[in-house]
Amino acid sequence: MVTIADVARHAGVAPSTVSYVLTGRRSISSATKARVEASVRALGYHPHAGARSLASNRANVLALVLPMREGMHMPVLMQFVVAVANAARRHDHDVLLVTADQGAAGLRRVAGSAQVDGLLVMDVEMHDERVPVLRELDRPSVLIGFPADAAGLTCVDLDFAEAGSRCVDHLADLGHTYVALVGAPRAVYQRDTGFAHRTMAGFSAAAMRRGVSSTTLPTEPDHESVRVAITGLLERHPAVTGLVVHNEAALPSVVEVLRSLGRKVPDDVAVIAICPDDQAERLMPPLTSVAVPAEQLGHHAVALLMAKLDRTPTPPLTLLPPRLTERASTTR
Amino acid sequence: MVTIADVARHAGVAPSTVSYVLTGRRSISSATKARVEASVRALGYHPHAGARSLASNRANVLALVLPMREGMHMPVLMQFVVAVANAARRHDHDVLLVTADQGAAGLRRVAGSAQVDGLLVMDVEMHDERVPVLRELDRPSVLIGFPADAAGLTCVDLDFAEAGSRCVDHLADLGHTYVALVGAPRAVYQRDTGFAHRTMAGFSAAAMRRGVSSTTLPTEPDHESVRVAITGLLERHPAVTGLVVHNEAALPSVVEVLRSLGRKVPDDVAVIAICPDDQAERLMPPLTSVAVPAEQLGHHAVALLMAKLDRTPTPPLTLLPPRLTERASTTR
DNA sequence: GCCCGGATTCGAAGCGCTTCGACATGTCAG
DNA sequence: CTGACATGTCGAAGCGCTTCGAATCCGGGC
Repeated sequence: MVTIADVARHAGVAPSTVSYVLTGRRSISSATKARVEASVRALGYHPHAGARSLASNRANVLALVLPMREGMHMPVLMQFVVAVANAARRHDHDVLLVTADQGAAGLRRVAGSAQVDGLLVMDVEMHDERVPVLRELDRPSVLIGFPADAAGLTCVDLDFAEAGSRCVDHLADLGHTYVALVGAPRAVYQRDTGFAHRTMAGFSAAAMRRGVSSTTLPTEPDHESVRVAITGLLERHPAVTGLVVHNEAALPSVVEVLRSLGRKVPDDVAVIAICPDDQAERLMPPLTSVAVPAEQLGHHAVALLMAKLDRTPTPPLTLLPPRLTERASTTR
Repeated sequence: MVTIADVARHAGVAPSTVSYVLTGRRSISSATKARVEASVRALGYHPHAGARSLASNRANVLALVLPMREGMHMPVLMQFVVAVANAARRHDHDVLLVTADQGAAGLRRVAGSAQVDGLLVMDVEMHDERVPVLRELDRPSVLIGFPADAAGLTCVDLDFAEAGSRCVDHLADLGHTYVALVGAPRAVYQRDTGFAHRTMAGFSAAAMRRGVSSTTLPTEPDHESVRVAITGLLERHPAVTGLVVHNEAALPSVVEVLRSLGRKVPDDVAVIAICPDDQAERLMPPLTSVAVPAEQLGHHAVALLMAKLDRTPTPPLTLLPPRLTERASTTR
């Protein structure tokens, strides 16, 4: 193994000088710097991560706590994971995976062992057992989603309330007077997940504000459940002409069921989805949608965490503004 | 921070004794062991990962190299990632994410800096630039998928050739005489990805063997492309009565297009999918399928890597046998 | 009563890096 | 010409852990 001493010898300088060239924590003359850098390349030197973390008290690794629960939509999640990994690399950090089923103990372990400098926690629930743990941990953290009590924490999320609200506004602007929210699976609401709850709240509030009638229903993702749910919905609320779908997995089935019931999109029923753009574009007809900006969220979360590591003050709560893209499933 | 010296003092023993209790590398009397363990709990001690890795030359971290390419199916990938993370934890290891776009340099970096003890590489292509790098690295690795030249490497994968073949056999057993493979997006074949290639080879070979006519076509996942592809397929090959679909993303559209063309499944056209079970079950009708055992693959890959870390001999090539589950989309 | 061997435990030497204070230079104002 | 002050570099200490050889203790056989 090539060590910093080997590089120092090769370049004819002291080990500490090599360290300063690599970390940039002291100014080094450009001549020396060039010589050291050449030696680093010549020897194929990689600093030993463990030694570095021991001496500097920084691991240059972030923990990413993965959710793994019913009703989560994998493509969005994966997009987010990759975005986080890439963003972290841009800040010279790596990402360590922690699965949610390790619970609070997992957080304590990776933080306590100094394996990570900070934590990114996904899919935070309103009342999440991990939240108090994060507060007492000596490492900074950023939550994606936010709990009921977010005091002292840094949280990022899409503004789901605004997303729900924008969907209703768009439909109301088009003249619809009765709209329905086709939501996430029941389990998601039962565990009191913030994002689903907030979409619903935004949806309902906007309906009130705009004076349009509204109804909401949870939806399981399998085709048969969707068929039953949508059929039932249209029977019980025959005047519904606008659907807001916040359930990526059920989306293809919703469109398909409408077609099989003879309801033309957008002529008989308008549909807006809250889902990634590529999925909305892929369906027939392409759906008007509010994008879930997984990539942007990932970048933002990492940026906030890096700021906290630098002890830069950060806003406690960041809500990304939703972006609505009109496509063929709603028309003027 | 609580150190091993603190624990030693608290328990009234030497630091080395604490270390031996924790690592189990020397026998310690049960009385002492109990005392040390109590102190560990009392103080909430977590060994410093960096110090440990520096002293022992083991990081207890595995690298997982994520693919991120066109045509990959996220749910399967995510399932795999989680399976790997869980399996690694069961062996007392963590998982560090490396995105594929870091290429060979990323592998060199995490291995060279002793950040990881071994590497798991997903989505290996037939001629993959990372393969020679893995060979020269001083850390063991396990590939998921396998390259053209797998000499000196350890690879695991589903036996996709056998999967393709089983599908044809199943259809042939049901009396079908003309079958089609609806494959992955063109890009997947263009970059010469092993698994897609091998499914196709198994499919075609079985068709020859069973004396049934066959055809194959790549498929983009968007609805419109699927419509065009399937419509064209059935026009050009009107005698086709059996479809094997190896494209998770296109699957819902395939079923839907068949319906819209008035071809009843399974009466007019039988369909077998190569996809995760839960997806096959979710569609209408539930599809006969060959499962992609992401979880099993993940576990197996980790087990092999751990074996290599222990210097236990491992088989160079493991092919998991495909499992075909009959559902409503094919009938006797 | 003493020596021996096995079972435990201890002490100290690093692992490779960062960082702090000190030491050379060189520069510039008085 | 000298003192004050940057600027660039060095040496050594020490981060918290593992591991090796050595020390200690104990019981049993002689």
